[in-house]
Amino acid sequence: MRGELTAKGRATRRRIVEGAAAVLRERGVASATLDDIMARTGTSKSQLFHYFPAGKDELLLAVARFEADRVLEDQQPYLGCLDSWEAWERWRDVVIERYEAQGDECPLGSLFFQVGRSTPGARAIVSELMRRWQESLAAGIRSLQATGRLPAGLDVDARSAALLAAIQGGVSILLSTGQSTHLRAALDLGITDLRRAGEAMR
Amino acid sequence: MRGELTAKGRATRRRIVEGAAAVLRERGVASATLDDIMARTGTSKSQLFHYFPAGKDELLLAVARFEADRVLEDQQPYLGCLDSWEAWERWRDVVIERYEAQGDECPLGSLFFQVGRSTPGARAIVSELMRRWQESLAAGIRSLQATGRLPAGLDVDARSAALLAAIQGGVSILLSTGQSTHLRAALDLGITDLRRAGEAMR
DNA sequence: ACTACAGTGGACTCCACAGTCCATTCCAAG
DNA sequence: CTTGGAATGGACTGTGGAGTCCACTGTAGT
Repeated sequence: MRGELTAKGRATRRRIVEGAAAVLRERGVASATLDDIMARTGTSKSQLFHYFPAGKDELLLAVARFEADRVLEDQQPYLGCLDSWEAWERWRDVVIERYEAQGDECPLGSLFFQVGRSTPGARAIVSELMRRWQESLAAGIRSLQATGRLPAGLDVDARSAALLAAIQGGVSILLSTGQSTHLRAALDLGITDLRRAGEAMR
Repeated sequence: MRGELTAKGRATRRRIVEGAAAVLRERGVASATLDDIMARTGTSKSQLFHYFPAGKDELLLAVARFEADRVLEDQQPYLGCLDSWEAWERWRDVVIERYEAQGDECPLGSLFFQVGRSTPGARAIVSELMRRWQESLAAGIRSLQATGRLPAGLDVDARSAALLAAIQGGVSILLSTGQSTHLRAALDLGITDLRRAGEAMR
């Protein structure tokens, strides 16, 4: 079916995914219905099932993919070039700003609980996102090593894993309490400690 | 109504909450129904609505409170007496073990997405949990300061906030990917960096 | 022992919402 | 201009599951 889509079809499909994403963010996954999505995207039920034959779950998964892609895009160009301490700090500011703006909606998080974290499809999307995210952080650390700002002996994997966890935790606390202080503290100390770990090894 | 419960009534109510918690953990919040809970707890629908007049949401909230209490209990007695570096490491091991055992079920997390993170009741429960959790960590840091293992000048709030975020992030990555490496790295480096930050200030 | 109310059983209502189906329109290729 | 398949409209169905209701039972207090 995927190859048979005409230009018009592809456009409609995109409209559905983007509109659904918006609806899900506003109403929350739990209470968003196909009718909401139809209303928002100006489509009929048959269209929904035409483009997503397996129904709601397939659509939710498509939205999850869409949202996952946005996550890293929103951190660019900073995330892609963490080659100086200033770059790290600019990136940190972008992340904090982005998630403060997002407020208490977690497009991705809610999606999993609906589809089921354990669903292979859903799990693959998050795992892939986490992998790429961590890899970007690791690349940043490595470029600091390459320019001598960090010693070569640093455990890049552990450091990038911890940083990723710090972000995730900060965000999830922001989601549930509405406070961004934890995200701030986690990122600030994460970067500070990265720096200090480097100095300690010299 | 709360004060009018007889001993029998209180027992039934408890049975419902505990049984519901088990069902929710097994089936996931999204697919758990009142009928599942009735079957599991050997109760009838009228009992459910007798003890939770506002229906499913009220019951879910009660379960959330129940689960929130377990979280910190499960980390005792370690969390309550973080007065040496060995104690911190024992606590870390308990946390990792607990969440590895829990696997990919997040009793609390899923509850919010169902009830709605923004619901005042739900938010209050998590906020309170986070507050108490962080306070325990802060108390641990302070007791290290008191015995001279950490300098007095350390920013206790920021450190404890970052540690809490590290845990939350590690757990949420464990939930979505099934891997505990991030939780491990976050906790290990969190404790290591705490120690190093102390040494750097001397 | 009586009585009033907590506790319990379970049938019944009601409806929101996913998913189906067929009729109709659009459009590209020949 | 015709024809086949993609794209669309929208009425219809089926059902899972929350919440209601009333009848019955157990029991604590007087």
